[in-house]
Amino acid sequence: MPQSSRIPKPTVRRLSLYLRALQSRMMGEGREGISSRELGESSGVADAQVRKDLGSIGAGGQPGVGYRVQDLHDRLRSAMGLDNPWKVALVGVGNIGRALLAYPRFGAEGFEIVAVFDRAGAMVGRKVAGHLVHAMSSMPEVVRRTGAELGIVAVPPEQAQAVAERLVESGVRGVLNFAPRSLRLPGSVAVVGVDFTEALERLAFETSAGRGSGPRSRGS
Amino acid sequence: MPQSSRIPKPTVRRLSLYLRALQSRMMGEGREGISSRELGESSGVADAQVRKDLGSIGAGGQPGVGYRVQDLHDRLRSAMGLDNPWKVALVGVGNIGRALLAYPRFGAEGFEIVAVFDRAGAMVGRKVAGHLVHAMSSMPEVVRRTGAELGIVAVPPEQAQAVAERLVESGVRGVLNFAPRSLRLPGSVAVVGVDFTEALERLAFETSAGRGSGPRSRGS
DNA sequence: GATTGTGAAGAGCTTCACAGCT
DNA sequence: AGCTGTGAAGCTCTTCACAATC
Repeated sequence: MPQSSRIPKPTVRRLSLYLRALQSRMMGEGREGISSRELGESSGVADAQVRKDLGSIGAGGQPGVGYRVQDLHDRLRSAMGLDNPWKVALVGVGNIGRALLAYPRFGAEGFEIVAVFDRAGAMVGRKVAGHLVHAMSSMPEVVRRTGAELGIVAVPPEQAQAVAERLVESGVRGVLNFAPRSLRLPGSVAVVGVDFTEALERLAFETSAGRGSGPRSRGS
Repeated sequence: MPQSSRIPKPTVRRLSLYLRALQSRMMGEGREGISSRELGESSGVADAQVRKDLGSIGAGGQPGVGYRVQDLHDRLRSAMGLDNPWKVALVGVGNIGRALLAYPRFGAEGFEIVAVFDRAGAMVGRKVAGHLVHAMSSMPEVVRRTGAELGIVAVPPEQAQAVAERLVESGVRGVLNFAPRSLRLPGSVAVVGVDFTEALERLAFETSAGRGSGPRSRGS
């Protein structure tokens, strides 16, 4: 199946939602089939959109019946590049870093933290949530040795750009950025940002606006 | 200034970026003016886009000169509903909740956590990062008394929908959701989601795809 | 009868390009 | 010369609607 063409960014976002909806469906031991309408309702997406999205990753359903949950789940994980686990390096064991180390879903979804770094001398050499904290200076060596392919930047904003560059120099090919800063990195490196402040500000905006007619809003 | 028309969602997102770029500019004590091109470069946005965005909130620049940093900053905060501080209720003092309590930028940006809740009896009555943890059952009373207008959901996914509903019943008008679940809430309530797993999966996708021609990527 | 797959229409956002202002 | 503001063009994503399939 030549799943040729490019996948739109919004579609990728929704694929995550579908994956989660399917996972909770599979826990519940419900029927082994699901329609685009049902999947859409669980995820807050229109049914036609669901069909387009699933079509774009080459997942086919049966007219009159729907999609097979297990197959769809596997196809989704495969399309998103989750067939085998990703090794991840985490930089920064402040509040956010420690929360991430303890976040159980990372492991469950196929991401394994294989290296942890911090700038503060007091942290280096200690164990945090079972992970030995390395010095920044050993990053190239440790990243290479552990084979980390993704990096998480959980340091204060002033250090974010420099840390991201060091990660890339050390061989990482994708960066998840928790600092409220736009990162400038080579085009060959994927960057995704998670920005609490931006989210809160969006919320403030929408809540203010909501006095009038009330905007349509979606959770995630 | 009749800043009449609706503001596109992507624009709201970028307004946050501009705000941050201006803030670091103001710390640095640089020139008091800035052009759309400069602002765009700091934020990873095209200059024409910057001008459209700023125009949409009624912020005018001077042809040949640019925008005045201080004025622009004030106009941005005002347009985003940040003129006066928001009172926030936080539910869940697990890893994420505690990280949020310690996150210094919330206060700095005009968000004040005025109430904290947790389901676990062991937590209730204790202080976490200086905040007394209340029982869920007292939510209506405490939210009303403190005047919290926004709620943060930092509980496990199974509890997220119920917690969000209780927040809304208690009078909250906007919800920031950290649980990996789509929330179904009345249209009058604004919902913004922050989802680590979704972000990691997006990163996995883009990093896998990046083997070929290399996708254009932006940090945040 | 239920549901998929999809072309076509529609909506929304971004980029271009340039007149007009300083 | 430098920069803004913006109509028009271009692009991308979403919704509609319906023939095809089970």
